[in-house]
Amino acid sequence: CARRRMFPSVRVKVKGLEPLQQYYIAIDVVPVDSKRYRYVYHSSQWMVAGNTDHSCITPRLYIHPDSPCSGETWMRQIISFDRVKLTNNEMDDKGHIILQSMHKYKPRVHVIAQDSRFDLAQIQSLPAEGVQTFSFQETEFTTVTAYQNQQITKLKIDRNPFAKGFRDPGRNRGVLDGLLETYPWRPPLALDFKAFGADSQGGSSSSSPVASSGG
Amino acid sequence: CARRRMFPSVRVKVKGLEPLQQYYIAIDVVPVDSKRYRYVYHSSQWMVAGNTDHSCITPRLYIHPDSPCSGETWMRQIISFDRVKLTNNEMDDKGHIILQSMHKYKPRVHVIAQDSRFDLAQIQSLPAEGVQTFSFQETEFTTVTAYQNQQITKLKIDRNPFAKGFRDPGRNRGVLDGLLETYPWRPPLALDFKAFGADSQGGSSSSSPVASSGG
DNA sequence: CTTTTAACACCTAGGTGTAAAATT
DNA sequence: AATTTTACACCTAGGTGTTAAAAG
Repeated sequence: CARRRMFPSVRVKVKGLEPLQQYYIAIDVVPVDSKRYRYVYHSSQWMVAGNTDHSCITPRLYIHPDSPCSGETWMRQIISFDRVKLTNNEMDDKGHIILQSMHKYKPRVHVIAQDSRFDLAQIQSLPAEGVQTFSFQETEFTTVTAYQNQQITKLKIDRNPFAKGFRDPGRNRGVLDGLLETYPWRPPLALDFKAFGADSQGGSSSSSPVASSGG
Repeated sequence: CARRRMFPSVRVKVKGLEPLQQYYIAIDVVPVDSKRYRYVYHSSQWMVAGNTDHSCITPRLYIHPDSPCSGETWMRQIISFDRVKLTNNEMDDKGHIILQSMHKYKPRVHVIAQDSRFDLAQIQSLPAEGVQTFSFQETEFTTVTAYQNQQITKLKIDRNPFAKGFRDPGRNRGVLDGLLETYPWRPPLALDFKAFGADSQGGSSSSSPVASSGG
């Protein structure tokens, strides 16, 4: 019952794919550490509040609904994961991404070359080969069931069309200013496949994030 | 721009599939003849009003969104094609099913066994083998851009939840009574795969339609 | 005390037949 | 004259933060 979309959504651009090759593109969300956090209001920061064991949980994969698609088509458009749904219900049977509240996570984007040897039609877990994984430092976030930081609330109300009912028409624009410490990313981010075959983690170092108006 | 869902939608039950085999299930709509029709109001029937050439048009395939899926799963549920969209725009580039107005058509349901030799991930046309096609006499219909028959309008308003705004709360139920000649089918229909390998057309003769409340 | 749940008003997004206008 | 298109009010369906209640 308790499931919400991820917002802002992860949006990426891809370069360097084989134009005629078919690819699946997917996203998952993995723990950054095994710590539980609490927000200290008077110092405006997250502090460690305990430990958790994430080791037995395999993260769920969300396949981009346009999959599978040719490299040419993927590269021509911004790839948006705006329908990804998060839940804290560990018994979820709708295929949504399951997270624990008050923990730190980071999204990963996987580009999976279609291989006729394997059936990728309904991927539940990542194949052993032909996968390129990217993650961006800037997309780390902390999960909550109630907002701790009023700047995040402001960002959501101003940028999420479904929250338009809470907007104050007289307030100034530019809410992203000054938020770079707590919510620093502006999708789309860039996945550069010219580095294919090299280090498969940490694509952010070899590719340039591309600015946009976000969410 | 002009596209509407097909209503009532085609709904079928399937029997006799291999439980572990993966299947795609798809629908398309083919012309019944090459005639153009007009509705003669005072005699309440469709009359031939000319000829058309359908020969060069390949019908578009709508893949059921649950595809691919195991035979076991397909057999456990009613398979509903309630999101199929029809259009009369021959230049449509959204993948909707293209029909000409004032013509007679019938839907066909295709059950496609997944074959690792072929890529069925984004089927544009039917494969040469491993396909079983069913059609039901009762599902024939005539396309219009404006309703000719007030009984059809009544049926739609009473049965389509999106038309609830036009319902007359005091009017009697049971609008399907007496409509069997013009709109006789009540999904779901039954596809019986015990006949697999036999005649691939006209599944209606060897299987029993199953009554339901429809729409 | 902290954290989570559920009901809510207020939105976006899109599926209806209608009626008037436009097209053929 | 027949058919198609368009704008429209009225729905369904579902995504927001808010708030009060519930749970721990």
